[in-house]
Amino acid sequence: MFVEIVLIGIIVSTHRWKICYIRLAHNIMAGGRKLEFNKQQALEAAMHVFWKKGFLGASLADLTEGMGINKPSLYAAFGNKESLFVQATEHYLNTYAKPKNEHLYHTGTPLRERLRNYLLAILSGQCDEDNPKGCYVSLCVAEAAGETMPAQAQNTISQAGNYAQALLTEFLQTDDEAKALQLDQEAESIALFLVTTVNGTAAMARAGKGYAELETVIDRALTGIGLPADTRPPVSDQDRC
Amino acid sequence: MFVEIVLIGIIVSTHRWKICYIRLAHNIMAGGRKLEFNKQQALEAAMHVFWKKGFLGASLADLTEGMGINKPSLYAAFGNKESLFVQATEHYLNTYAKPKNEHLYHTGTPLRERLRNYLLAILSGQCDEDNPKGCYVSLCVAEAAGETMPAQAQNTISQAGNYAQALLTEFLQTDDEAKALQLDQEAESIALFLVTTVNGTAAMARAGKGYAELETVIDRALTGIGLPADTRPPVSDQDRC
DNA sequence: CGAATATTGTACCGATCGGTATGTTTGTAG
DNA sequence: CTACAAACATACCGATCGGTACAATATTCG
Repeated sequence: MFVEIVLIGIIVSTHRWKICYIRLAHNIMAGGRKLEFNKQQALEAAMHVFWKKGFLGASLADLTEGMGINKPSLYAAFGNKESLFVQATEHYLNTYAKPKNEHLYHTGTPLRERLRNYLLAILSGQCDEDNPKGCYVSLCVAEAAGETMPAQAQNTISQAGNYAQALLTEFLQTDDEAKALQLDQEAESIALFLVTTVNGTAAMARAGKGYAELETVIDRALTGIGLPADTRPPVSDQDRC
Repeated sequence: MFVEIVLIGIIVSTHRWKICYIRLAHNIMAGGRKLEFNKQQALEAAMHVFWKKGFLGASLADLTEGMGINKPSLYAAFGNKESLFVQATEHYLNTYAKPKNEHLYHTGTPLRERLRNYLLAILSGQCDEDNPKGCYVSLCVAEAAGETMPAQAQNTISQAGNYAQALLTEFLQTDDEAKALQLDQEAESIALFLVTTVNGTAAMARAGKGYAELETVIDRALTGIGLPADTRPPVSDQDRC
């Protein structure tokens, strides 16, 4: 048995002396009871609850039930509801949102097809039967505008809301094929239009529309930015309408 | 002074005898204190609160503060929160949503211009500085999908959500110019696309985008349904991009 | 085995939720 | 004036909100 002093915090003051919080530990090397749940799985479950009900609508009872743990475990593992929301949002972005960007950069595929695959992948996620309908970010951005959310949560979701448009703008400004088609001239406007479209399909999917119906929306959107289905070279794999 | 018996309710029972609630009134003709608020103005204010915060996010404290009355007055005038929401939703539809349909039926105006005016009128409402940003219905439909709303409120907002698409479909199927352009063949699909677009702009407006930016979205959407700005006859009043 | 540590379940906290009972005020009718 | 009715303001109700204190239970180390 030994004694050790661990510094765990400093209060910054304007005076010469600082106050330090210290902890006295009699036995630094000692285990404890093991976590009875998988933290990643619990975070995934929390994400699903927020995805379905939003920040306000997701009560701690909903969360703990969905995650299969109880409140003290939740607070020990994730801080509080706001912190859990921030982590769930980041998990959503990393796990669900960002992987879909790869469709944009798939070499050897024509621009229109890459954009179409990208948009359809997003749409597919919005209509997936295994997840809540619609888009996590779109839902929570709408909620955040009501000024009903704590500050950090609002900041996080606000950043997430700007992510897609910034990425698409950057993409359209730098992609060779996009430049050849002079889409880079209006990159911001086109990106805004596409992001508006997927926010629209998110709303429609959440309202109950299915993938098959909304697929036609994507094709009309591509027509809207000057990339109709039967473009000049007849190398298109399909031509509808 | 006289006495009168007024029947105000019957409890239906499975037995031969029914229990009736009666009220004894000594003086049927007697006034009372006057309402100190305008019911329509109060409903308008409630609508604004729901528009900004949604059903769940709008607490009774928010509502009574916005409406300038206190809780007992609210319950006397509108029933309860759910009933107030239903009435506020109907008020929104009658006052804000439906009047915009007139742009569609304006005789002597080309189809594209009518559609454009209709869509821009909606967009204008979504970006109006004097109202909460976005669309009341779009917000609450998204909220309703989380199953956090009472049954009647959910029904009302669900009906409201289907309204625009049904109207646009009917319009495209019957309008002469639309039929001449064969838009009636795909009326449902086109209506779905347009409704998706305005739901998208509602989300973007709520996220902070302004009218000027989103105006370009409307023009691209019209291009998406085969009505580009510079259509065959050069009678168009403007040609951008 | 204890001693120390971390997680668990339960039971509880103050605040706020939607909703209401109650007494006072303001109005009308006789 | 008195009798009555309707709306007002206050204060309160049980339920639920997010968040925690606490004791019991595992787990690791000496």
